[in-house]
Amino acid sequence: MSDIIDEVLSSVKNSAIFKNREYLLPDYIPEELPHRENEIKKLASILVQLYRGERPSNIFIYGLTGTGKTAVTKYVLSNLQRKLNNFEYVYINARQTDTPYRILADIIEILGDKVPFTGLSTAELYRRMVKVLERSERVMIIVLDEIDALVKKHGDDILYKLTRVNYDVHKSKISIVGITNDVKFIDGLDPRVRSSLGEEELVFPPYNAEQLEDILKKRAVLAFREGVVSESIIKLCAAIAARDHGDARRALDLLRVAGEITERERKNQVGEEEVEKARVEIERDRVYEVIATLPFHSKLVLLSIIKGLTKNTRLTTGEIYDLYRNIATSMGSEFVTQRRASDIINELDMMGIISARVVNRGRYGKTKEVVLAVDSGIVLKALLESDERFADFWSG
Amino acid sequence: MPQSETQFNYGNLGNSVIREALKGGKGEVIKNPKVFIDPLSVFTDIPFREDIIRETAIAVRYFVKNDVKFSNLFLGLTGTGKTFVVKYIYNEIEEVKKEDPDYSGVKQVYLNSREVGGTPQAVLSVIAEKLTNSLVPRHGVNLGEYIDKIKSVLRGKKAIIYLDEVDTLVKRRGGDIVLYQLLRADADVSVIMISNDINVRDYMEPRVLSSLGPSVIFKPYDAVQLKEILAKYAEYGLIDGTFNDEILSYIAAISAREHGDARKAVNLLFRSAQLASGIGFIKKEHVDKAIVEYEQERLFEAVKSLPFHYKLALRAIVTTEDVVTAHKVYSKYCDKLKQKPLSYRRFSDIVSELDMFGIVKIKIMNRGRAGGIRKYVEVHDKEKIMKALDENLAEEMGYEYDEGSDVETS
DNA sequence: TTATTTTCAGATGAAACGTAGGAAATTTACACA
DNA sequence: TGTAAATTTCCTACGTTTCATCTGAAAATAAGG
Repeated sequence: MSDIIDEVLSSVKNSAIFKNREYLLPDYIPEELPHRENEIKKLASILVQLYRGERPSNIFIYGLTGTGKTAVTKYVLSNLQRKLNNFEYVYINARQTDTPYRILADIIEILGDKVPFTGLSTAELYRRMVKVLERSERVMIIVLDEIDALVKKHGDDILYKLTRVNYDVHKSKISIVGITNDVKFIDGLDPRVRSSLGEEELVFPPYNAEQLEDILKKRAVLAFREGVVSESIIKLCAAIAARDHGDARRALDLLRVAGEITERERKNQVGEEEVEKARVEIERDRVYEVIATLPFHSKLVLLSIIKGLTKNTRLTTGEIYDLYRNIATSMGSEFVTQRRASDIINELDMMGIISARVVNRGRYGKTKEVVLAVDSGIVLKALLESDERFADFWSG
Repeated sequence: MPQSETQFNYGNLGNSVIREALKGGKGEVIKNPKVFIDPLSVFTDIPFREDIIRETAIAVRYFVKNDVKFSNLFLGLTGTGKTFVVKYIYNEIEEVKKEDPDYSGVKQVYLNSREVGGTPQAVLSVIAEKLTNSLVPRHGVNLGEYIDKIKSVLRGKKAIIYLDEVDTLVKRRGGDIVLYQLLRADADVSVIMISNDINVRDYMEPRVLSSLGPSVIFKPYDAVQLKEILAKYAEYGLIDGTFNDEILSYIAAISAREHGDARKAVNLLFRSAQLASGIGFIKKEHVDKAIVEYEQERLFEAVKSLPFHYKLALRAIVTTEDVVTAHKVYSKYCDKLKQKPLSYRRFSDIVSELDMFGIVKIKIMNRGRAGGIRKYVEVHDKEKIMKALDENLAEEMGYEYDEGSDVETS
């Protein structure tokens, strides 16, 4: 019965393609981090203050996705801790642990104290943290990954408080390592926080094609059975990913999915077509996911665009809005103003689903020209499957 | 397990038919109602779920005989057989206890998180209580003490815990941590969790996730599978010749359209059979009527099981459009009944809950500069809800709240 | 022809909106010593 | 004294709508040769 989908088991079950698929999954941290030697060295040289039991500077790490920020940070810290063993550190991913309360709770827990998850306020939790910290008499490194997500959701006053901890605590010190892939993040910060957080800055450059190739090669040996992936295939994946901001995660994804496709097709060697299929599949998944989680009216606007594009090659804001209104009304739904619809179009453009260009057509006014940026098939599929209301509308 | 109330409804059949029904004479359709009321006592296998049962059985064996702890998460919409499978396994293990001494010391605990309240406190205390067979305080103690208690009871013993509807627990503050502690507890305890929400894992912290065993997705049954299931129930529970293929297909098709809910399908068959009682065979009309009845009773039951203030709130909502005025009306009811009204904040949450229950539908609209955001409530079956409400609100206290009392609308 | 003025259609900005919903504080309902 | 959960109190930021101001080159018009 194929209705048993067991993700974990699938890696155990013997496969003609994979030896161990896990080595290609994004949360696997390898023993070695090739081509990040410089970054490791830099980070370590800042943190080496710990050796003397002193507080290292706060560090701000910036780098695009898949440049090894997280892996390097974890790597350096865990190695350092093994060797020095005179400090503590917490790794907190602010996208998953996304409230000030839980961040503080995590910190306290690492320091070896239990916290109730109800009843207390963040202020109270902060007080407790200070107390525990005072007692521990150690240096504490707090790693805040995807720190931009936290600030976007809750503002920067938690960061402010954290940077201020050292004034409240005397027997212990803390340092903060902030990680982000958002360039603009630092500008939107309170100047006090900015200067404090950015005592040291570290920029992770993207990998180039050769580096990616090397990384892939190392992983492929672990993950695939012998003879399944050729050198040229790895080169291809690396090249594709290198074009795409040098994102190592993407490269690994590509390789993994290509392998999965090969397995599905019951072939025994990954070929170029599988890689191509993988690229398409990954892109499709991304688009599908983005669309499926869109708010209702954004979906409606998108649907209008699809509908409009069956007749014209490009659409203007006005045309889209008219269609949108018609569809909304015929579905018995309210509709937003053109002002808002215009913003929605911009949002869709930013997400890369459509491409909207502002044009002046002189006598014929100023408008946006909109075309689809991805295959309309997936868009429609995502729309119809994510909301029953559309299915009824489209068929009826 | 369809523990449906046996509510025989004979429609407008004549007296003689009823007599015959009582005597079980001719025209009878149901051979063995137990099949529908307590199917586990009758069936020895579960169609389309054999694989997972076998795999779980193997995991249990390793657990009992080789000390390999395991945990599973069963995911699937309602009526996909998750609870059924779990209860089946539970029963089987109880049986095996009689034959295999290795199993005799294995304790089993089944509990439904939602039914006990869904809070970490409630879940842990009930587990502890069932494990120790003694009274355990429900309030006031540190949650860690429950874990400790569970651990100490299990010293030298093994236990399998079945947690139904864990999603209600996980979505609460600290719910996932409780699971984590349970899974990681230094005790021989294996856990099988069931969730109706396929995305529960998104509510869990990564460390909880990593200590969680494999997940199994129970796909909704398709029409063909449903039909086979129905055929089985019919074979065991109904008298030969009282049903035909067409009827089963009909029910299967309807249920398949609605998320492949087997529980509903079986219930529809049972209802139809009851309706056909005395007639001698099930007709399409019976099924159609059963559907209406089913929906109605579901709504009725839902309303009936609501806490008092929820009912009052619902009563207020039915007469209004938006939540703000609904709360005014509600407060007025409370005054008349000399009850302390709940705050608007809480009221608003109650409305949201009623929406989750599927009793009402909320719509949040933004009138922007001309009126900000506003929460509206739509009620589909006003009359039916009103009826259900009035019946059992009246029971709960001599009520008199008048209609259309002066509530300012400006 | 060239210089100008319209004129279209929507872009882009900014204010006003009023409660939905988040977070802190308080209350409830117990337990334990 | 303690704890977890339920409810109340407090408050603002949210996703819009409304109102108002810009934009910028085509086309229409006027002026100049």
